[in-house]
Amino acid sequence: MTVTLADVAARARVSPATVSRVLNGNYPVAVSTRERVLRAVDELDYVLNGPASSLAAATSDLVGILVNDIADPFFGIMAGAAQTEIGGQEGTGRAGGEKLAVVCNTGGSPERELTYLTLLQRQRAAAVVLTGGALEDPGHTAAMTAKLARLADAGTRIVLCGRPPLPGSDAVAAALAFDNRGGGRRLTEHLITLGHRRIGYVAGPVERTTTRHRLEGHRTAMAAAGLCGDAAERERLTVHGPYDRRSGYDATLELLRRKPDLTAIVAANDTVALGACAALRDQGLRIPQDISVAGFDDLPFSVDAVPALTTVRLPLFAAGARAGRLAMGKEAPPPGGIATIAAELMARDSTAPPREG
Amino acid sequence: MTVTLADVAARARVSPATVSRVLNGNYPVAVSTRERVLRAVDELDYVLNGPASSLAAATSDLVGILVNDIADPFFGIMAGAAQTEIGGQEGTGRAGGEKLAVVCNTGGSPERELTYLTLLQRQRAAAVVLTGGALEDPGHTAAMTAKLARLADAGTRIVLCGRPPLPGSDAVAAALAFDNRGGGRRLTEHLITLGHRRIGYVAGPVERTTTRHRLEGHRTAMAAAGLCGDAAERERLTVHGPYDRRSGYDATLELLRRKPDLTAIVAANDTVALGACAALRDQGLRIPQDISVAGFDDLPFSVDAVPALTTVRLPLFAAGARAGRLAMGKEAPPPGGIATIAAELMARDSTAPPREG
DNA sequence: CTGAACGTAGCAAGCGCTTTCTAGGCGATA
DNA sequence: TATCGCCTAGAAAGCGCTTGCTACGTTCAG
Repeated sequence: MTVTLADVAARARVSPATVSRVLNGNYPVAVSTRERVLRAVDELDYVLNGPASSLAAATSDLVGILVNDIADPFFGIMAGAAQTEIGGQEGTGRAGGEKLAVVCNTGGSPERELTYLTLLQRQRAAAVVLTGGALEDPGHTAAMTAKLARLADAGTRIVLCGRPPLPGSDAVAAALAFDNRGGGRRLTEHLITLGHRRIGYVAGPVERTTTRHRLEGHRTAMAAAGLCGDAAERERLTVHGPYDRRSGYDATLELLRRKPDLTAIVAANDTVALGACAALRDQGLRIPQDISVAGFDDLPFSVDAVPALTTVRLPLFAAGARAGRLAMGKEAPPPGGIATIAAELMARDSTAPPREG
Repeated sequence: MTVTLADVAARARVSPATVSRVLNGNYPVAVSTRERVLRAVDELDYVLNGPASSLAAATSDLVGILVNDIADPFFGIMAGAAQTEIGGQEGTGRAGGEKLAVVCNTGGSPERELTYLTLLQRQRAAAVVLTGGALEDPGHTAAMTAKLARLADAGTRIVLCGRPPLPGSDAVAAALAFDNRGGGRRLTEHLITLGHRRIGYVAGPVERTTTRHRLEGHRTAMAAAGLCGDAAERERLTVHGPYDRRSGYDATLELLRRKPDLTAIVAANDTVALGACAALRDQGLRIPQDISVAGFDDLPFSVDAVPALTTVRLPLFAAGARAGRLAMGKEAPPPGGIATIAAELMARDSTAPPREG
C-alpha cells in the first residue's frame, strides 16, 4: 500500500541504508548511485515516514510557534515572518533544512500554553518560539520554566519573541523583548508635551507582562511630569480589559463616566484604541479636537484609521523573522541571549493639543 | 536520561503493554492497576514519545490547517475557530481526543502549499483543513488533487473551509464553501438600488477562486441591471491586485484615472476597501457623499471604520469551528460532502445614493 | 461440579527509519 | 608487485511504542 524506504531500495537495487543516506545527504554516496536512488524515489512517489524517521534519529523537523491570539495581526505578522525563515520554503522538497513550522494558538490560556508545549515535547520538536506577553502568575511561571527546561534538555531550542526573558532559566536560547516600557513612556510624553494633563488609560488584561510594562511606561511619564496623583487616582484613570475592540469601547465609556473631563485616552494597543474611538464618536466627541486617542503596535490598519492613529511602532515582522532565524540556528543569539527591540513613536492625527490647552 | 514507557512499567510493576493501554484508554484495565500506572506516570513525569507512538500506531495526532496569509484576520479567525474545536483543550492531558492543531502559512504560494501538504503527509497527519480560495491553475490543481488523494489514502481526513469543492475528487471528506457569488451579487445590487451606475471594482489576485466568484457575482448584478458594457469596458472598470491595503490604494487611484466619474467602488475584501478609502480621501473625495465604497468579509475592524463599511458578512468563526469539528469527525459531513455558507449583506455608512440621483 | 465465558495482563512481533560497524574494491605509494 | 588506506555500500541492531494473541484466574450457567 504505502511505499517504504525498502521499496525504494529494492527498486534502486541498493540497500535501505543507502537510500536513507541519499535522502539525508550527510554521508558520501557515489553520484551514479544517488541518481538511481532519486529516480526510484520519484518513480515510486515516495514520501518519508516522519514518525519513523524521528524515532530513529531522536529529533524531528517540527518547529512550534506559540501565539496568544491567532486572529490578531500582532501575532499573525510575527508568526508569518518566523515561518518564512523556518520552513515550507519552495525547492525540490528533500533538501536538508526542510522544517515544518507550525503555529499553535493558546488563546491566552495558560493551560493551553502548557498543553501545547507538552504536545510539542511529545513530537520532539526541534525548536519552539514563544511570542507575545507572558502571564505573570508565580504558579504558571514556575510550570513554564520547568517545562521549558525539560524541552531544552531534550534538545529543543527555545526562542522568545516579544516576551521578556525568563529570569534564572538557561533553557531559553534567545529572548527578543520589545521596549514596551520605553514606548509607553514616550507615547505619554508626547501627549504631555501637547499639553494634556488628564489622561485615561485603557490597559490590557491584568497579570500580563505586556500590560504591566506599557502601563509602567505610561506612569513613569506621568510621574515625571508631576501628574501622578495618589494610588486611588491612578486606579481611577486606568481600566483593564482584554486586547480587543470591545474592551476599548467599554473601558472608554467607563473612563468617561469616572472622569468626564479627560482630554486624552491611551489604549493598550491599536485594536483597543479603535474601540475607544468608536465609543468616543458614539458619545459625540470629535477626535482629536475634543479628545486625543493613542494606541500601540502600529498595526497595518492604524495608518488608515480616521483620523490616522498616533501609536508606537513595533517592528513585528523583523522581530518575527529574527526569532525564526534564531530558532533555526541560522543566526547567532545576541550577547547574553537577550535583545531589546526599540519601539518608535508614530505621532499622527488622532492626537492634538487639548481644547483649552 | 529520558523516561520511556518501560520505565513507567517497571515502576508500576506491570508490563509496557499495560501502560500503553492505560494511556490510550481503549482496552479494559483494572482500576487499581490503572491508578498505579498513572501514579508512576506522574512521579516519573513521563511524556509519551510521539514519533514512536505514531510509528507503531500508523497515525498521529497532528492536524494541519493551511492558510494563505496568517497575518490576515480573515484566516486568523477561521484558523483560531478550527483550532478551538480540534485540540490544545485544557484537561488532565492524557485524554483521548488530544490533538495538535497547527496552522501552516502558505503565503498564497502554490509551492508552499504543496510542500506543507508533503510535510503533513510525512507526519501522517490525522486531518488537514484547507482554508480560503484556491489557485486556479490546471497544473497546480492537478498536483493538489493527486496530493490530496494520497493523503486521503493514508487515512488523513481532508476538509475544505471557504474553498470550493474539488470536482471529481473523492479525497475530500467535506467542503464548506462561501457563497461568494451570491454575496458579490447582492452587494452590487445594493449599490445599483441606491442609484449607482458607474461602479469600479478592485478585484483580488487573478486566478483565485475567491476573486473570480466575487467578481462574477458583481458582474451578474451589473448585467441584470443592463449596466454591462462590452468586454473592454468591463476590463476598464476592473483592477486586480493582492488582498492587501496597498493594492486597494493603488488600484483605486488607477480606477479614478481611467474613469474619473465613478460613483462607487467595490473592493475584493475589507482590507482592500480600507486602502481604497485612504486613496479616495487623499484625493479629496468624501465617502459616501462623493463616492461609495464597499468591502467583503466583514472583518472586526470594518464596523469601526469611518464611515462604517458596507460589506458582506461571512460567518468566519462559525465556518472555521465547523471545519474543525468535521476534521475531528465530531460532526457528520453535509449531504454530498458539500455545504454552501450564506453571505449576508451588511449595509452601513460607506454607501449612499450617488450625488446627482 | 464442570465447562464456557469473561475480564485482565503479558509476550512478542513488528512499525519504518537511522547509524554504527564491517567489508569489499581500488588506486596510490613504496 | 605488495600493502595501506580511502571510498562506498551493506548488515543489522535498535529507537519506543502498539496490539494481536495467549494465558491465567474467576465467575456463572447448565
